[in-house]
Amino acid sequence: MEPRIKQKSWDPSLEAPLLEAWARERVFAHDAGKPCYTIDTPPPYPSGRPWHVGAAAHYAQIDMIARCERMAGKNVYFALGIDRNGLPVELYTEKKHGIRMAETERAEFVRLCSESLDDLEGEMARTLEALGVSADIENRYRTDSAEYRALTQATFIDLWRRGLVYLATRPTNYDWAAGTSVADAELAHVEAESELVRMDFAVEGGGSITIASTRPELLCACRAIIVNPDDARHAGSVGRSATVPIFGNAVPVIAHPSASAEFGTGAVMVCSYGDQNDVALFRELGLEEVASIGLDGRMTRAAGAYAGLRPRQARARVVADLEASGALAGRERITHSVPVSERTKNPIEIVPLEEYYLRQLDSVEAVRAASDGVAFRPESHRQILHNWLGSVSIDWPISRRRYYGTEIPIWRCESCGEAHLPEPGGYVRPWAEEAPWGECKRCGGRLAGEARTFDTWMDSSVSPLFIAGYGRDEGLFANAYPAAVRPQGKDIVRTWLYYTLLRCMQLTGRAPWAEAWVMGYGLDSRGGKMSKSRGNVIDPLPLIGRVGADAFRLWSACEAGHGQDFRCDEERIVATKKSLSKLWNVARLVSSFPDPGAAAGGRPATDAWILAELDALVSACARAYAEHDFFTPAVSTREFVRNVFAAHYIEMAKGRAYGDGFGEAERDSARRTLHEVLSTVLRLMAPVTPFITDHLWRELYSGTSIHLEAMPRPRRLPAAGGATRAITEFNSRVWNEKKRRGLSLRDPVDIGVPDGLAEYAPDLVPMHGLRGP
RNA sequence: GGGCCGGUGGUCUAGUUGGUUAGGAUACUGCCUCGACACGGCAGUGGUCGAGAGUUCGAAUCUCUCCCGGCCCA
Repeated sequence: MEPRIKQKSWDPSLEAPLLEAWARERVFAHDAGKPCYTIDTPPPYPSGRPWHVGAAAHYAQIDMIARCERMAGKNVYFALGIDRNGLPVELYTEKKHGIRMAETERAEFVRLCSESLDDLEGEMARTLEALGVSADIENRYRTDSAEYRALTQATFIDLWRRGLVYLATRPTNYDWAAGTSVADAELAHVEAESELVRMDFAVEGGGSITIASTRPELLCACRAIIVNPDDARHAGSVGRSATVPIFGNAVPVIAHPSASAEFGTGAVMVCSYGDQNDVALFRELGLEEVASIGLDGRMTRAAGAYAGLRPRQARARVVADLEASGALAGRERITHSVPVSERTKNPIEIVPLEEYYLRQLDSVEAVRAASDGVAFRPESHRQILHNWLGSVSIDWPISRRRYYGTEIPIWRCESCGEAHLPEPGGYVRPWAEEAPWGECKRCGGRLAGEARTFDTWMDSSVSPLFIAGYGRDEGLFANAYPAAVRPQGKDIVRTWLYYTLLRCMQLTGRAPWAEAWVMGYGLDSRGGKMSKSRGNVIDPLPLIGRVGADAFRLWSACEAGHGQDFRCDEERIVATKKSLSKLWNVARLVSSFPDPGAAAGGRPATDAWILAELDALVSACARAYAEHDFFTPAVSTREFVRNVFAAHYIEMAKGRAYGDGFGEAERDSARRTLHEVLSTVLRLMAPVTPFITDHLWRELYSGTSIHLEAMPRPRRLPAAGGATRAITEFNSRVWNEKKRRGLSLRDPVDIGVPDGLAEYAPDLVPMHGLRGP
């Protein structure tokens, strides 16, 4: 009996021919003319190499969704795009060419960014291909294409006409190093060391009040002092005015609950703008705003003698001057949390700035209601969205003073300020193009193109609309929207998930998907965050080359439950190859027996037992796949194959499959059962390990791909009950006994079959050489 | 300060409508060609299930308090 499979182990180099076969046979094609199971795949951002292993794992699992839904009979539309707008590539390009965006001609800068993206995107596409991601990678969309940007602009024009967009000057989070405003959703907080400075303000009618602040350079913008109403220390000063040191102007001392009696001296100076609380207080108390820091990141004329200095330099000078004037009351080092831009890590200043805003406050309840109709997997991650919805406090500033993004499609009259927007449908670049109307429709003045671009979330938040042909193809839209599932990482729930819900609700009145599938973070082997700056990033492409995509995918599925953060440990990824070898060699053994098809006559107890166990496995996998949980099928199938099927069933049934001392019917039942179990296991694992399963499937069972098969359905056989435990324990007992007596496993032994296992005796006796006690 | 998630043998992880010796992977140790597999087989070392208290005949599982880690919000 020669196995049909010759090689002794799974060889990852067998993956490449399968990729070609899948493409040649169009195994993953879908019919856009029928209702689709649409996957709103996150468009990865090519921000620099190497790409993140966690991200590779993420896409591997998204592919499992696509594959298991195809096996469930769905017409899977697995879209894939590349996110190419925004700050990261601009920063990458500046560094790569040693240039500054602001000092480079815009068209040239845009060209260099586009070029960088092409290089980075190519590598990312190769990684996705190597992973076996069954999306149409070849025809991927790009968010910086004319077609995509035309959609972003068209949706903006629509919202503008409906009055959902407005221009306003407001205190705005400003990243002066990158030269752009930043939405609250993109703020991060870091612990930083700073100096808490105590300053004496002379109080009207005598005495003084001491203020503690980490931002003494904002003294020039101080318009009030607040103290806690219950703070007895300062009660006498409330209602009087105090004199700002150095600048000499008088400001009121006001009782306000937002002043904490515990922090510093209990008295806080209110300046435009030290933090969000200052913003709220200026509004609440009706204070007159002073722009103390300019867009160039330097102190403005309002800072008097300190004008032109960086805030940090001004701070040192102010402290020195306070000391000279005797107003300095103390200094101490403290650690506190400061806001930074999540993308650039630059510190954020709050400055008054005119920006375009998209109304979101009015939509929060609609978004919340819509999200109730979306299934979250895992359900617990719904909370991340709810927390965010509860803290949305201002409208969304959507304009950015950067170059590489979708242009805001507006021309403004230089005389009267009237905004002119084109008809939706085309892609316009107002900074480079003349206005289509020549002159202002209202006053005949000259029109100037808007130079700003959109926040990139304005682009990515319409991905479910773009892939469904919104505004371009009504037939496709009817079949592909809303999408079935939005897979994404939990780190971008407050941005991508939230903004997509918001935009799609505003534009279509419907939630964009039925399910939000939220995955955890990929961390390093010790549970820390993986980042280039920490030097703990694992490059997925060479790793996949070494261990193969299937080992990588199986590792990803087995490493952690869905939604949990997972650790990326190279040693553990490599070790997963063993499980593939096991499956390979089981298949190799099974391949040495012909499949007799339906077996005649009764079925020996051993075969009935393993088929009952198999059916339980099929049920467990079916339940898990229905929820897009890959952990359960991967782990339980691996466990079944190795510790039940190979270790016990195969050992028990092997002799019978060879026909030694058994009749033909019994022999064929063993052979049939071996093939039944193997072919079922292959299909169960096909979404997780698509390469090895398809290779074996084609080798043993079919001329066509396993990925065209249906997932096995439970047959609802009676459960095996305690049989598995009794069988495995008895086998272990015999093996132990032989070892204790120094016998070979082939030697006969004087042990009898226990009463409870009598029905398995025909297999157990020859297997162990049992002779009875 | 508030919220969410997690804390199970060296490492990773399963297990919560409370109930027989806490399952598996990996690592480690010993032995072993048993008609597929040394990327193997068998056996084994290793766990106060974060801490404490409570409910209960019985708690990894429920309650409370606290500690630690990660993330988010203020």
